Amino acid sequence: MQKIVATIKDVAKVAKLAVSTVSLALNNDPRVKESTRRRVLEVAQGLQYRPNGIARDLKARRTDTVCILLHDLGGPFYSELIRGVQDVATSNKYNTIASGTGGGQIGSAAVRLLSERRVDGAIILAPDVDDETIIHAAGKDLPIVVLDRSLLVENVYSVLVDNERGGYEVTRHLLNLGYRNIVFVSGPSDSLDSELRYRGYEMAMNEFQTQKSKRFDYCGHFTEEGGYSIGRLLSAMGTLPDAIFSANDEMAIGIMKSFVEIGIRIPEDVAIVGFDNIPISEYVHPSLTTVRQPMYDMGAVAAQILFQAMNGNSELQPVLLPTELIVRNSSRSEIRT
Amino acid sequence: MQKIVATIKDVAKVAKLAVSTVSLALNNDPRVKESTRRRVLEVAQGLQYRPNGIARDLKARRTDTVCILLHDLGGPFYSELIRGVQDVATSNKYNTIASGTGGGQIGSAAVRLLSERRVDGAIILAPDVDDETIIHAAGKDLPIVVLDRSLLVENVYSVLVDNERGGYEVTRHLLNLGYRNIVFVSGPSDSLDSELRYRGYEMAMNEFQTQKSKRFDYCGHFTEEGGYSIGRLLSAMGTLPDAIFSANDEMAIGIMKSFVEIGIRIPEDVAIVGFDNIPISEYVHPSLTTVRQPMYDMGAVAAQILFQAMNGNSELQPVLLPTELIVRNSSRSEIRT
DNA sequence: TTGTGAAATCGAAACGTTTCAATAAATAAA
DNA sequence: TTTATTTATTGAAACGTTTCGATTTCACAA
Repeated sequence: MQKIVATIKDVAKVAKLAVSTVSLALNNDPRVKESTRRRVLEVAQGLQYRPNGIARDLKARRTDTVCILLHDLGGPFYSELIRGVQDVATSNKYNTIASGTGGGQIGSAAVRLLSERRVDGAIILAPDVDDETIIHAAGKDLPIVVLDRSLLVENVYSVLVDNERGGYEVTRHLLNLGYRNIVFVSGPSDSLDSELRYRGYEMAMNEFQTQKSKRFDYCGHFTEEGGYSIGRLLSAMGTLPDAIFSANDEMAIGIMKSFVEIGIRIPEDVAIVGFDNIPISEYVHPSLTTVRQPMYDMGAVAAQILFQAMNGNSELQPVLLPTELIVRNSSRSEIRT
Repeated sequence: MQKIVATIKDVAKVAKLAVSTVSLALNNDPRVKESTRRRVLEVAQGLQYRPNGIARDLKARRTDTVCILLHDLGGPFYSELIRGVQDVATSNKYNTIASGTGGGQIGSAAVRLLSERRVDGAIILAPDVDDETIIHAAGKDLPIVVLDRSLLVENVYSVLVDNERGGYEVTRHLLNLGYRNIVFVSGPSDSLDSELRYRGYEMAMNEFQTQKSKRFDYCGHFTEEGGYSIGRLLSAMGTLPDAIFSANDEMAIGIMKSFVEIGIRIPEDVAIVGFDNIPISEYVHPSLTTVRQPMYDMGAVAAQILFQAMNGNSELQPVLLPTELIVRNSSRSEIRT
């Protein structure tokens, strides 16, 4: 009742061998005689011996594990990101564990993984983990790749999506179709993503020398509810714009919902475009024109960089990944002359 | 260059104290003098000391961590499940890490976490992890809760969703609306979920003493593509049923897609209902009548049970959670007389 | 027999903590 | 002052592995 699980010592005792011999045998070291190895294996089996990975990691001073920290595990489009990381990690014989940072008090899980060196490397896409924490945790023995955030510190590397270009292209798309009065709906005011998408929008608007609308200054929190409210507000004001560029899909969908309710037609009365290409965007009615972010690539590239860094290459430039415009039915398909 | 990171020994050396004193000081043990503690803290700060969690875990012989194993992290509706687990774990001062089992060779990540006692408990919803592995890993010091699978072994507990009742209710819903010729579209033939949903369907059909259709015996793999093929097949055969009960939403959506393409109207020509209530189901056109599984509750209950088990309570019965019928527009809203 | 080199096994140290029993220092009581 | 008591600090052991240098065993040639 005392000892719940057999250790290597127990195996050694039963097999009447030294602990070290058992260890060698279990690790298939050619130095142990074949007959001995068989005996060890038998005894281990009989005792239901399982190596203790924690002890192994302590001795080895590494964990062969990387982690990916996300604000909300299982958010709408992290699936591909995780897959990207996992594929690369697996092919490097590393394990991947994921942890959400949003749940409870910040830090708990994240801090344990990062600063208590329970992993050999980390990839972070979680706006709620502050720079401070990341800088603090990063080190030669624990490189960190941050996604969608610029952080120029040693042992921290970044992978970015070209939000500005994405914003530019989708706005340009609207302008090419003949829309002129285009409103931008922003996310939270502290969101860099939202800011960059706005810059792209501004750039395109300036190019067409159309008077750019004043920035719609509502903190939509990037949520569907936020979008819904904005939609109500816009339609209540009486004068609808030609088109709306929402800084993310969720808000765009909220806006669409509010318009549908009061009979405003999309895209006949007003066009709506979003950003992110979340799975639902294909299924809403009408389907949403939006900008795809290469989530899988982002994960894969981040992991690649991480492994290069773990192998001592510290001369790594930030990577900027391209976006892709996805044209669907919430913007009209012909040019209005 | 040799030592990359400061250990407690380094702190002790610099502070001219014994290692044990430093340890006590860092853990706020009241036995150390306040002034000493302050000095230790200062030195630790200066040396950028971070405790090594692995060493701590080894000594403590527990990790204060539970894991949740999913086939596909970030699948469409695991978000809530993870949240449920995480909330309960956090309130028990435990950390949660998640790992996908689908990625590469089975075992790698999962085996490391489970059998190398890197976690104190586990929750598993991953059909690709076989019973063998789970039985092997479970133990007094590592209870496991399995979701959506029955496994009557010591130290393994199960939480199930009442798939049969869900299947019964949705079929009953169709029957009440006047549909009689109802086809069931199944998932993979080895899926227990699919089987149970079928049983519910059968039960309702028998109750109405209508001749039940022969089971549609296509392995839809629970995928949208599978559903699409089945839809093509059904319409090609010329004689459409009144209604289709698809064992999951993804297949239902695939079927809908194929029908829309050739002008079959839903629900006028044929009704379609699904199962799972994935986020998209609300947004497809028409919106999909389906059965909600209480994912958050499932996660929370599983975690509750896990913690009870970790605290020595081993008399835990399997839990069966109720489903909820969600009526939308893919089935008609009035009774046909 | 003895010696030799290779093959097999072993003991001890190390990884970085925590913890317990023991000692040392400081304070109170005699 | 001396003794008893409390308060602070310490050294060593332990957690379960791996690894390295040392030692033993063995087969075979001299």
